[in-house]
Amino acid sequence: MILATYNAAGLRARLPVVLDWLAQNEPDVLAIQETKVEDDKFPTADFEELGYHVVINGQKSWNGVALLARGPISSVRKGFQDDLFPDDARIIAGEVDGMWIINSYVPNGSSVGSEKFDYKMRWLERFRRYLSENYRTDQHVVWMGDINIAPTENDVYEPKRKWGKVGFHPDEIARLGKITEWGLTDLFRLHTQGAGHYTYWDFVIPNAPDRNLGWRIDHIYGTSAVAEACTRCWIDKAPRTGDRPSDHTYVLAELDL
DNA sequence: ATGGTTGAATGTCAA
Repeated sequence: MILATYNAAGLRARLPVVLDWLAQNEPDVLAIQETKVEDDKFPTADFEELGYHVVINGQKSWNGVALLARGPISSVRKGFQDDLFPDDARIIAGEVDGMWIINSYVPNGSSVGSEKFDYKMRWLERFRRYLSENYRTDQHVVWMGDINIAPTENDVYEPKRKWGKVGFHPDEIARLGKITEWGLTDLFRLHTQGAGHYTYWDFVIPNAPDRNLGWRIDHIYGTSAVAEACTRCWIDKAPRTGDRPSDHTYVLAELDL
């Protein structure tokens, strides 16, 4: 089974290249973030024609997540289902082939000290509680998506300069640590160590992909049974240097399940 | 010092 995650940065603008990539790579599951489209405008039929089941949690202009799978998707859950928490379209979860898949678009945080940064901190704390309220570590649970946090100095270019900025700040990393301590393993780091393996390159930095000025902020996590079954986890950088790129690219994981 | 690009909008915000 192949899992993949991709921040599309606007799915309608990205649709041709996403459909091409899907047809070429045929993952069993694809988690998409930043679809930036309302549910009634989502291009569901295009994905169904490629043989995917589609569930979506969208909103106008911003955020928006989708889960695609070759098998049926059941027990679909959108967001925190929490009246007290601001409800951006950032989470869609469902069961596929006995695996519990959580696709999330973690808030960007804008800049340290801003209201949006505080929202990111509270969102991460709420997500930790969401995990233990809805899942068990003895299940096959996958959490993947745009995490918007570089967990270590190996996960961002010029880490000394970036330390303490949004995306590589101790308060973010501590909260991500609380989440993974629940029982999740970063599948990419099971197989690959060292710096320079990035999933996102800023549009505004000239030739950022060629210069590899990027961040590893798109992650696939799994509970112990998933981690034990993970035979490969890799980044497909080609879409970032091809036509009409998103600023992110795909992360994939192969599970022997 | 606060540039530069892109998407969803059609102002300007968010990233």
